[in-house]
Amino acid sequence: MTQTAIPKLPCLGSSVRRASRALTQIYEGALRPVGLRVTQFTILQVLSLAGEVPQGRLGEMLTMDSTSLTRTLAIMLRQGWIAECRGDDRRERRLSLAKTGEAQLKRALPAWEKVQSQLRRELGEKAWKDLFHLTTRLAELAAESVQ
Amino acid sequence: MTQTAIPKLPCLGSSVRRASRALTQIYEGALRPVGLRVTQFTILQVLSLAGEVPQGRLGEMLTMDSTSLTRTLAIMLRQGWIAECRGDDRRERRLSLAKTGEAQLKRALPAWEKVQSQLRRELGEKAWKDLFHLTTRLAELAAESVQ
DNA sequence: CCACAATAGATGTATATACATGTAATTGGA
DNA sequence: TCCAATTACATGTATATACATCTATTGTGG
Repeated sequence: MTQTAIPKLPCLGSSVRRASRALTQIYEGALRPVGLRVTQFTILQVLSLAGEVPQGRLGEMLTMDSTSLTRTLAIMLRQGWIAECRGDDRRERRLSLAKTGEAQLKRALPAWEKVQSQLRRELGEKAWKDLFHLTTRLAELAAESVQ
Repeated sequence: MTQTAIPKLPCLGSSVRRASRALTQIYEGALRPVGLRVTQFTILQVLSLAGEVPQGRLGEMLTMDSTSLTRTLAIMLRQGWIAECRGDDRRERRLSLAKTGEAQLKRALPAWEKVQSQLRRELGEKAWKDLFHLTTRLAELAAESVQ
């Protein structure tokens, strides 16, 4: 068992990306029985909190390229989880939670809450809060640096 | 400019994933002129620190599915950045940095260092260190929870 | 009103990434 | 020694994600 230690990479990007992969697996594992991917779950949650939102704005909220959303949204529309309508500006596509999506979100909440509380317990209150704070700062930093 | 505020999602997973997307864009932007993706850069850096490493072990180091590595490694082999050889256990594929990869890594370092120091400055020393610490904990937690 | 720049998404393309499953090599008993 | 279980990758498939580019609209100066 004397294995080469994992070298500590001095790269913040790779550290955060690694943590992201790790967390993603945890959440995916929990959501799999419900038939939801993390990304999809997040979008359902955002829409449930924000109501009707144009695609570009949704991308801003998630710090995600709006054209990347096109693909994920297509899947979710196909499932009937979300609804779309044109805005006054007819280029815009306004998304909102459909009834089915609300139900799907509700079905997923117990599994999600279980993961959340377990992580919170294992990390401790301080680390838990710090993580929210720091990741939010990172997302804001990036938003500025791209303007 | 009175836009709906971005709803604060209580999901740690989505927060970390969002930060990861944000950071990824910053690093990708910096590495693009060099012709390296973040993932590739990270692998070059790991190999330069760890020497010859079997694929599965590399996956562990990066908390990345070893079969996901197959695709990225294929690209890097094609570029001649890394070398492979069979281990005593002939199922194993041992990877190491090739001369070309070392050169490529060297070419990328200035851009990477610039991003790193700018982030470090903007975040401050404490947040910078906390982020390394917390993301490492997350990766470890996940490793345990999957065993 | 009109030509042109700017904007919101859609689409093409490439990488990132995971899981299920397949294959070859290795290992652990019987 | 031989076979069953395990292990290390490879491959098929699906989603995630970004950027370049294209199209339809909208906004603007003349």
